[in-house]
Amino acid sequence: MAYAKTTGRTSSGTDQTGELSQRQLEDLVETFKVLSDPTRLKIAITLSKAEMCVHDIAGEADISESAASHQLRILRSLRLVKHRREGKQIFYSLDDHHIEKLIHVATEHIAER
Amino acid sequence: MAYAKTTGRTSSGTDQTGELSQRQLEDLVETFKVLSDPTRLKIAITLSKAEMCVHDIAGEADISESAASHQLRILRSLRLVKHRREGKQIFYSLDDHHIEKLIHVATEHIAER
DNA sequence: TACATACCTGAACATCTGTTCACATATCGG
DNA sequence: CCGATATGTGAACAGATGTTCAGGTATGTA
Repeated sequence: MAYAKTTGRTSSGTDQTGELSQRQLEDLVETFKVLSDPTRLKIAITLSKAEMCVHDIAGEADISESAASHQLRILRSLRLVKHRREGKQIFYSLDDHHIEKLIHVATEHIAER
Repeated sequence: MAYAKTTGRTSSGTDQTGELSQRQLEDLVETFKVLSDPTRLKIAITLSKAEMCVHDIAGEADISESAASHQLRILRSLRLVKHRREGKQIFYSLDDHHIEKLIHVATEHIAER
């Protein structure tokens, strides 16, 4: 998948034809992909409720701190989470309201089928 | 991932605590996962605009008919698409408005970052 | 029935992805 | 500075996933 490395995106305007550019398609795929892993989804849902340090995130998601760190890096690279250092600890929180919206719509979806 | 085999889902009511059950989490992950592949996303977007037979779907997504068939089976198993036979051909179309909604929100998302 | 068309399916293969493990880095107290 | 705590990182390994390839099934027509 090549998780976005904070590349300076060139252009992404919606084209007139209503067609999606290759770039847009990839970005969409990337967006859904971040949420398609149980660990990352748990982290996203957790952070949508409260700011939290790595240790606690790992606890909530029930994984090692190393694994949490790896996933947080991915979430960071896609600018889904922001972080704030306070002494030795780093607090993470959601940084994108669209994510909560996506989770909300998907939750409606699974409730109905 | 074990794409849902149309299993009779047991229960999935939202629990009082606001916590997600393991089942709900898996269902959410599954939902995002379907859309996290370029081929399936292309198919979903295509079908959100028009009903189409496998041959044309394969053409639109630029893959073999076999590959299209495989992906359509996944989309079918998750009840994202419905099909209608007309002679030798089978026409597929989207069968879930939440999917269009998800794509819409995700499109807003990538346009803003 | 025989043939052509449209679609489906199972196995195999290459690729991608998430976790683990060992170690590195960073901050703070003493 | 030194040790302890909190987090980050690279390599490697196991498991998952999408496509291809080689058939197989179903429908319609002659």
